[in-house]
Amino acid sequence: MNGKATTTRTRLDRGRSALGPALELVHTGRAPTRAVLTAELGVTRATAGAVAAELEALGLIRVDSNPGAAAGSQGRPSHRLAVDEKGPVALAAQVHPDGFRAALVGLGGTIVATAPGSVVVSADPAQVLGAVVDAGAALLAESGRRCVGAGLAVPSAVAEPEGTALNPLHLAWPAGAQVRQIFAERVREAGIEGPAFTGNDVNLAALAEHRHGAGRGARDLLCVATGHRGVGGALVLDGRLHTGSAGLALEVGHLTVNPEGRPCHCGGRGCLDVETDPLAFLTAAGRVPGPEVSLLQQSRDLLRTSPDDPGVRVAVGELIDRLGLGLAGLVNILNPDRIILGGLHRELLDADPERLRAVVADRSLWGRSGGVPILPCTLDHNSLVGAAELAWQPVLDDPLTALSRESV
Amino acid sequence: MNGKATTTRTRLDRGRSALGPALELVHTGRAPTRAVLTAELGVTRATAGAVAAELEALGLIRVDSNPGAAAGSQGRPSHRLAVDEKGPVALAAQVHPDGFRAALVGLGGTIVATAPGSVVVSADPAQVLGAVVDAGAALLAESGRRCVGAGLAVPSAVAEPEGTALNPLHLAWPAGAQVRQIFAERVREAGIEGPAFTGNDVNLAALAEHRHGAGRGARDLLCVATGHRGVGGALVLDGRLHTGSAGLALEVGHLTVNPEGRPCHCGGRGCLDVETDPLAFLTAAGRVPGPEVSLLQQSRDLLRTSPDDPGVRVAVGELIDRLGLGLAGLVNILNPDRIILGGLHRELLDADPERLRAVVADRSLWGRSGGVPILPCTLDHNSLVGAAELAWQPVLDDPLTALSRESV
DNA sequence: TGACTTTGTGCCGCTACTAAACAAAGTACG
DNA sequence: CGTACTTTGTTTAGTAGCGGCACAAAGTCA
Repeated sequence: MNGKATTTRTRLDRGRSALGPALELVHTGRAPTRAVLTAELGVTRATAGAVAAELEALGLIRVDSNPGAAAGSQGRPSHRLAVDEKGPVALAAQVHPDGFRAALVGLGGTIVATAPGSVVVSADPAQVLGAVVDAGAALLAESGRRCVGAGLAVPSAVAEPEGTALNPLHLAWPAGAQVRQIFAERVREAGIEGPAFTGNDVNLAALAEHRHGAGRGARDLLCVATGHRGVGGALVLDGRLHTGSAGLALEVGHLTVNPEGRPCHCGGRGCLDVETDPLAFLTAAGRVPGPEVSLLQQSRDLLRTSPDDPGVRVAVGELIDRLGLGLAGLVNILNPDRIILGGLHRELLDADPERLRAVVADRSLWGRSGGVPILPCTLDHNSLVGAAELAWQPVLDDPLTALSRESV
Repeated sequence: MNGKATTTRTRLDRGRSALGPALELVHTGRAPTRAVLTAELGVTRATAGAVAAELEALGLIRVDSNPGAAAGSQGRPSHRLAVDEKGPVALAAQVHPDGFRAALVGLGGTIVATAPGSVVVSADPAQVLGAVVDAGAALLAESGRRCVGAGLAVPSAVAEPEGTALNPLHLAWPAGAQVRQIFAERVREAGIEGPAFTGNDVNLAALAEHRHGAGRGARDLLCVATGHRGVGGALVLDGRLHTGSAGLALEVGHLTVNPEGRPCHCGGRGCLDVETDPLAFLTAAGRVPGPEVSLLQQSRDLLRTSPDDPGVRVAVGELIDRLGLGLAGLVNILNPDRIILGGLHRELLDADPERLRAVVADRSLWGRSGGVPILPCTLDHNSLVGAAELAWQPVLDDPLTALSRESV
């Protein structure tokens, strides 16, 4: 029943057009059974069955004829759809100031294997990415699974279409490094099949949260996060990352949130960047940051150990007000239907969710915008999973050609 | 060859799927001949021919077998594709503080007939919209052409999905008026066929400019304009208006552009709204606005009559700097590949384009963003044409069902 | 145990396309 | 002036995807 994909096939003939959407439904967990797959795709049962069979033949999903527990509903129990645990994986990688991490991520966004990287301090991206890719290649060899491609998350804006890292924060890399090209070269040299992609870590975190985390079901998802220094933003529209025309959208760090604030290198003063990042928090709390662990970790520790310290409380309130002002500005411009916070911003939200929501509601127009849900990130290693999403995307778009192109 | 559209047709069977894209290509002027239609659609000549024939049978376009001037190229001259001048039209309407305007807009965004409205001062939207629709109905009757639907542009944010006007600027309407519903009722009562739509005027202007004006070909188009009071923004992504989850996106008026600026009703100070609108311009130029004509007209007159007046020059420079700061903020967030300015902002751009571009380049990150083209609006009555686009949209999406549904 | 409900599957036909061969309508050039 | 060439339109045949339908399968409910 399979093996008929060798017929004449031309540019616009994308084969079975429902194949991609169907795989995406399974991938995002929205099609647990063939019955709901039928409903979600809006096709007949016959078509849905054929599509599922084809995806199974491709080794991507499994159709479980044994329903197990029938959930108590009437009628014939539906066959369950699940990701094939022996199916292909994507190689995901992430570099950050404390080191790197490589992982294999299967369909559905599950991390299959991971290799926490030791610190590689080098001003040469090629060297660092070489180590990252080697770790990933080792994981791949160990698992013996097929690879659909590789994705890399970097803590820097990535300019399109060149794929250069414009501000590799605290990586000691030169600004403008050709990370995408370097990563792709290393991937190819390591003999890893499939295309290689590179993206900003906050962007990729947002993508991952949208598909597998707190952002599921949102149409316009705004994600704001601060890691060690600076603030990053991301926007997912209709399930696709909005990176703007040059990949530089959602550079939200320089919204003015405090007219009397400290000066910023951008030329303004009181920018979100310098007013709500971990350094701002520590100084507002009257602490002198030490050099041993990351500023984010120090902030977290401080919040956890002495949440009732007067200085900490003041700092939390101050940063929440500033962050709220920034989020309100973004709400006025983007009008998202959900906001997700990561890093220190997530901690601030946890510390006093009511206050943050109140500020956003107060300063965004049309009171009803105050109803925007603001949620914390829920996924572990969301940037990593998001990097894998990049690699999976071609398969999700068109499983047939993506998988057949690779075997060539 | 026609009349076969009465066969069984179900939810997902959208008939000839290339029909909509083909019509859109003709509509936006990107398919002057059948040959380029073939290329743009990425189909065979046979298919393109059939699609064109079907659109002609629907009375939407004309296939000109007489090529006229063959443009000097080699090979057989291609048949020209043109909008059918006897084809259906959309009823477009616009209300503004100085009155209203109704028009018939054909495919391609050409205004076929127009009725400049006398001033209707009324706090009752139903009364005003009744007069607008009546004027439109008269135009329709006079033209004798079929109507695909109606669109209305209002100078107010329109909340989705209810379609209420949240801040009907200077219309004396109550905030929260159900404009969409009221307009739809009046349209139905007037016996006008087709669905009725309502949108914000700046949003619709952006849509029109994107399809027929200065925004043609842009993928991420940002439009900023100020009419009489306040500033409006709009974003067109991939050819579709981005209105956000509640229709309130691009409320750009409250970006901070002057930390020491005048207070704004939003709670902040130095907002784009109060710093770059006509009132701000007139006061910065040391003029006392009179009540006779609109503030925008007074500003234009002042710019035209005494551009070298010292006060005017200072005011122009000041407002350009403020506007540039606001645009830079938007560039950092949205990263558009083109910016279009309307109303007074357009006049400011014309007055000193270099200065505005320099400010935007200086204050948006990654110098290359300074390369964002900033252009003036080019379309007359772009909000009106945009309103018509709303009405045309169902036809562009699926000509077959949209036109057949109407005749029922 | 039988009626009912829901899900999966085989078969038929429709339709929107591609492919390929041919026809048409012009230019380029001897 | 006529022939070769180039590009465009048209006809015909063939194919793939999917809807519609009838039937089978697998459970629940009385």
